[in-house]
Amino acid sequence: MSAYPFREIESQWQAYWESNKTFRTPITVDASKPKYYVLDMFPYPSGAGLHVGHPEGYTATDIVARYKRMRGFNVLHPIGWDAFGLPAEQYALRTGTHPRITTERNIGRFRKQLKSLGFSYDWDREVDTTDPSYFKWTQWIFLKLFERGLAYEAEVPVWWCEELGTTLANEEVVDGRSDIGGHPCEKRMLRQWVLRITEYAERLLDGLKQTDWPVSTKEMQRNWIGRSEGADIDFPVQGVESARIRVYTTRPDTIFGATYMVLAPEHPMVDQISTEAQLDQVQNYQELASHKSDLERTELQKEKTGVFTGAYAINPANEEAIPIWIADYVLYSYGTGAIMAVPGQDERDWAFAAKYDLPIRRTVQPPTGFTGLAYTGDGVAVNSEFLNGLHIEEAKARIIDWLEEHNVGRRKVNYKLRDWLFSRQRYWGEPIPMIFENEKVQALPEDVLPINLPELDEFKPSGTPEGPLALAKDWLMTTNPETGNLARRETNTMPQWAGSCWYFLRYIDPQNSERLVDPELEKYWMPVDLYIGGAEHAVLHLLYARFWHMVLYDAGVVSTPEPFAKLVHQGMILGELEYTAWRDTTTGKWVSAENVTDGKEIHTGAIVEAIQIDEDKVAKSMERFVLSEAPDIQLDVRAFKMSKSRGNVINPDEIIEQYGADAFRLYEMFMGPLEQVKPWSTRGVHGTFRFLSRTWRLITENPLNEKEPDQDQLRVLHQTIDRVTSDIEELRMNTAIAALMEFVNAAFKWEDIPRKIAEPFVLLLAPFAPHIAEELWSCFGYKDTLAYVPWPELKQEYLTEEVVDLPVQVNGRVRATIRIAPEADKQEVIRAAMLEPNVRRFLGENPPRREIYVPGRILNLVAAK
RNA sequence: GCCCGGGUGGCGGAAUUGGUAGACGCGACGGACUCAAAAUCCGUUGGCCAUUGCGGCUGUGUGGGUUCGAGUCCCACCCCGGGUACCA
Repeated sequence: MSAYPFREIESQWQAYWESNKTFRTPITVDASKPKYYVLDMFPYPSGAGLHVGHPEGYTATDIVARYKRMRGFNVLHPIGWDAFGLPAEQYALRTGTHPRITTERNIGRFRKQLKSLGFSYDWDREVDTTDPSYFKWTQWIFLKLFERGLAYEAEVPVWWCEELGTTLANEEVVDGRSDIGGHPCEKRMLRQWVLRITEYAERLLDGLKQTDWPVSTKEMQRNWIGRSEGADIDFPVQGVESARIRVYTTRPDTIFGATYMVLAPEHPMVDQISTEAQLDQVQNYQELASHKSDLERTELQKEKTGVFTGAYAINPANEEAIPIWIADYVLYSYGTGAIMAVPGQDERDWAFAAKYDLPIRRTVQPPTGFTGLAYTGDGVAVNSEFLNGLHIEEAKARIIDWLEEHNVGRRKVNYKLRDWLFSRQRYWGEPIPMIFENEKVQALPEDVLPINLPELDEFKPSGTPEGPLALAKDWLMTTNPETGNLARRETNTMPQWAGSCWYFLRYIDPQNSERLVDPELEKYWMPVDLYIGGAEHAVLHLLYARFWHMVLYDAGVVSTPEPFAKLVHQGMILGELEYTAWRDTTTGKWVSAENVTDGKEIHTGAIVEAIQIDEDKVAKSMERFVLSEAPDIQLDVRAFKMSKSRGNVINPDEIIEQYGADAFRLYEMFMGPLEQVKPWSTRGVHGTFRFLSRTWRLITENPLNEKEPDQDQLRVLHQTIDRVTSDIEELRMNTAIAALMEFVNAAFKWEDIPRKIAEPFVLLLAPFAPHIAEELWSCFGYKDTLAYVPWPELKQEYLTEEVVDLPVQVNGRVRATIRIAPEADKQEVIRAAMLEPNVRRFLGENPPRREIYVPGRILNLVAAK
């Protein structure tokens, strides 16, 4: 297999880079040079080791980093570990192994794997979020948040499972029972730390405008923030003095159509207003609702349910008395937890009104011919007294003025974004640097940071909602450094997001024990010029990191409001393409794929099993894939996400062992556009391996010569420089590699390859396949690394060809190609084209009616009618 | 439902501002080398027709349109992927 000695070459160069610290970026650099900060989303070092998805983004950034170094930039290209998190803690629960041990072991493996891929990280800047010298500053940022009033305590409902003695996430509770074990759970109000991210909603929205991010990611963040404009309106309750129900609406213009009101079941006013007669029903409904998780509530969206409270509110616009209901289609967590229901203009309200026979009144005139129920579109107000005849936008403005004049409502901007629940009842996270003295919360002073985790022998849940830290008795009780009094530590820890909110800042100045980051260095390096990572972080990580960054900006710690100038998501790598046939489990006969749904034959209902079919037993018939032995049996063809259970996981270590890191890197980049989802193909790796072998032979089997290159060689080289350079700039690694392949294909046809051609080519190859490039470079007689050798310069003059093949069309269809000088004028080109027999044949007797000449590209002759 | 992407050979994918559709690679087929196989090298490779020579027709999800010329622009529709969901 070893057509070129990649094993020796790769380990030898990895050792060279390591011992020479080739990619170390000194803390103080020559600041007159331009900088480029290229960042990977740092991995969570899981026990499973690196998967093929990691090196995809990491190779892309490595190519850019290597390229920018050769272009004379100071490059910051660091890596680290996002190492707090649940898996290590759960492993500890099962095995008793301390999370620190597991984490260190996993980091060791990841580090080794990343080094075996030849990534040009500055390993002197490695950070680890679980290292006290790192999380000291995570805690420090928490103190800043607290100082600025952005961290506060609140009673928040969380799922509590008595049996398991722990709090659970929403996803871990089904039907009011724990997902694991099926133990009963209940919602409990628990004191939690919450970060006031909503304060930054507007700026988080606004800042997106300045970033070069994928549109879909920006859109997701916008949706997540969910800004809406409307009004708060107060509705008095009939017969209950001074009781006001406040609603939020984006359609205040429809207030005359508000024929009833709905409160969320948890709304605190429910108890106050419900009548004696209805109270039982109301409480029953509340009880029922409290057992449903948010997820379930939204899954059951089709059928609406609710209960009348017996109370009536007064519509402030027309003094009408309208019934007040409770229903779980109104969420307590959004707006005010209460709505004015306008069935005429809202589909949900219409469905509810129809079910419970509540009045429906249209206040926007639907277009003629409208056959739907609720009309949510544009139009003119009707049945709305002084709003009649106004367009909805005018009507909104008008009614808000009216509401404000009468002091019953006001303009209001609302956000879907909630404040960030920041407490976790876990061990393996950053302790929150707060204490309680006589139940009074207090921030610890900066100089006692970091607050380390206590040593624990057991990681079992404490049995109270406080989390495992409450078990560390010695740690738990402390003295308030300011008063000297006894105090109790906060036992909650931070969520996994915390450490990843600011790690890119620490890379800039990783050893600084005095500050989070030196301001001068921060100013030089920030913002991150290119950030590559998975789209699964499109919302939370990227939103949280932006939020912290804005807070640090306001606190004067950083100099840019936005941390990441350009963001790219690498697409997921799926498993190999799979051909699946279906077979009846009882008869053993094939079943065509179009007759299979949910593992059953659609007519007979017979259970079918999936059989993997080898590619060479597959044929294509019409538009479908079929079994070649039974062409009426259709197959399903698709690639699946890699998963252990499917058995289609590709282990990068094995690929590297077989083909080498360079071939592996090259293949991952050659598969297709970086952002795209694409199926793996080990055969494809073989293709890039073959290319490297050919390249190896091209250079090593040709005696180096000092001849002057000919025009053709220069042209091919400079075309390659041109394409590779612009492709790297645009992150089009697949076409850059295609250009390198074309170069090698062309070079194989030459008698020999002069040094003046071979050397620049090797430099072009270097960012993609650095090990082989270094080795070839040393074959040229150079002693040092090529990592800082200037990138080959494009000379335009070599690109121009003396003659080009020009396609000649007649009526838009190519009928001939002529060889002609690109600078030839139109008449000359036409004359040459007319000499072509095939052109004359399609043109007929008469001269062309029209001639279109795009210089150097195409000539189109339009035949006379 | 809504919001974003996207539909090109057997497969992954190329194609400035509209200008030779299928670069590059995989696979397949034929040949060379070999006792044989692997590896390697050379050639062919969208489909159909013609191949006695140039060649012809057709083809980028479907239907229509604009244009000298459409994968690319416009309109309508179908399908796939991702996100999100009672947000008032």
